[in-house]
Amino acid sequence: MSASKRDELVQNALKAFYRGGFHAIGMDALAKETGVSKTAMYKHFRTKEELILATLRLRDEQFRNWLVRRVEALAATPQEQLLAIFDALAEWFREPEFRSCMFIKASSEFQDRSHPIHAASAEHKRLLLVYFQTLTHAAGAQDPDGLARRILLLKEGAIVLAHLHDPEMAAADARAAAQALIKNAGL
Amino acid sequence: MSASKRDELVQNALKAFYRGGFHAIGMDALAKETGVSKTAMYKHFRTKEELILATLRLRDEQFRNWLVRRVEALAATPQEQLLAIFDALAEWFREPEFRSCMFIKASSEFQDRSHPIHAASAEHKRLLLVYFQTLTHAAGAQDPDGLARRILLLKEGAIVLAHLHDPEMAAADARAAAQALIKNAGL
DNA sequence: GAAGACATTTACTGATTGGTCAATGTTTTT
DNA sequence: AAAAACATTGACCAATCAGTAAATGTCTTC
Repeated sequence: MSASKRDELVQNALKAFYRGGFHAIGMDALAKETGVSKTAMYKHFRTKEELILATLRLRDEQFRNWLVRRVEALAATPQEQLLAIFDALAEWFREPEFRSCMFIKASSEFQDRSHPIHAASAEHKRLLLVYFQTLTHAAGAQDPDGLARRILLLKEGAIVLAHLHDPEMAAADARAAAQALIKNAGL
Repeated sequence: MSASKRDELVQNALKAFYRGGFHAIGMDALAKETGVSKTAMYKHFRTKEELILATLRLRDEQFRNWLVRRVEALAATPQEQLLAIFDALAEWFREPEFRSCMFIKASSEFQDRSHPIHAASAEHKRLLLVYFQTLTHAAGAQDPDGLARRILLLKEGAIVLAHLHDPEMAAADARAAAQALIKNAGL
C-alpha cells in the first residue's frame, strides 16, 4: 500500500469513527467501509488503538488548520479574531455531518487519563488553548491566559450543546458570552 | 427480584457504565459486576438499551437533586446561587470517581438525534436549563433565558475540561466567567 | 403438605470482536 | 526470464457480543 493509500485509509477510518464511535465500529466493518482488506490494515497499524491514534493525529491537524484559516479569513485584528472563533464554529455546526467533537467523544470512550487516546485528546485541547493564548496576548487582554482558558471553556460548551440542543443558538450564546468576557478583560 | 433489588441493579449498572462506557461493557460483565444473573437482568429490561435508559433516568434524578440541594446549601440568594453552581461543580470534580458527565458520554456513543439515549441526554440538559432559568428569573437578570443558556454553556465546558485538563482550574475559570456574565446582566 | 407462581441458574445460540496465518498475486531487481 | 521482495487475500482463531431456553430453586397460597 502506498503512502497516499495509507492516508486515504486513515481519512476513511476517521470518517467512520466520527460517524459511529470507536468501540461501536469493528475492524471488519472498517475494512469493508474503507475498501481495504483487514490484513492490509494490520500491515500499517499493529492494533486498533494505533489506527485510532492515527485518525486523531489527522483530525487534530485538520481541525486546527481549518480553524486558524477560517478565523483569519473572518477577522483581521486579534480581538475580532477571538470573536470570529465562534463564527467559524457556527459554520462547523451547520454542516450536516457535524456530530460533536472527535476528541470529546474519544475521551468519553477512553476515560482513563493514562490511556494514550485520552492523552491525545487532552493534547489537542492544549494546542487549541495555545492558539487562543496567542490571540489574547496579541489583543493585549488583562490576564490573557485566563481569558484564553475561558474562551476554550465556551468553545467546548458550545460544541456539547450544539450536539444536544440547537447548533445555531449554541454558537450565538457562546459568542455573546465571549464578547462579555473580552469586554471584561479591558478590550 | 424485588423492587429494591431492581433499583440496586440499576445503581450498579450505572456505576459500571459510568466507569467503563456503554459499548465497552457487555451484559455478561455487567451481570458479574452487579451480582445478578444475566437472565434475571433480561427479566426486567428487554434489551441493553432499556437498561441504559433506566440508568440515565436514575442519573438524571440523582444529579439534579444533588445539584439543587448543594447549591441551596452553599448560597441563599438566587444571584449567589448562580455562582454556587460552580462551587458545587468543583466539589464534584474533586471526587476521585469523577469521569465527566454521563450524558455527554451517552450522547458521544449514541449520536443520532433520533436515538432514545441521545434524546434522554438532551432532555437532561434541558431540565438543567430550566433550573438555571428559575434562578436567573428570580435574580432579576436582563435576558434571564439567555443568561441561563450561557451558564449552562459554561457548565458543560467546565465538565469537558475538568475531564481532560485540570478539574480545579476548570471550575474556577467557569466560575469567574459566570461572574462576568452575571455582572453583565445588570446584577 | 401439595400446587402453582415466580426467580434464578447454567448452558447455549449465531453473530461479531480484535487479531493472525498460510497461500496467492504483483512488482521490482538481477 | 528467474528470483527475491512486497501486497493482498479469504479463511481462521479464541473470546466476547446481545439475547434465549430449559431446567432448577424458592417462595406463596390453598
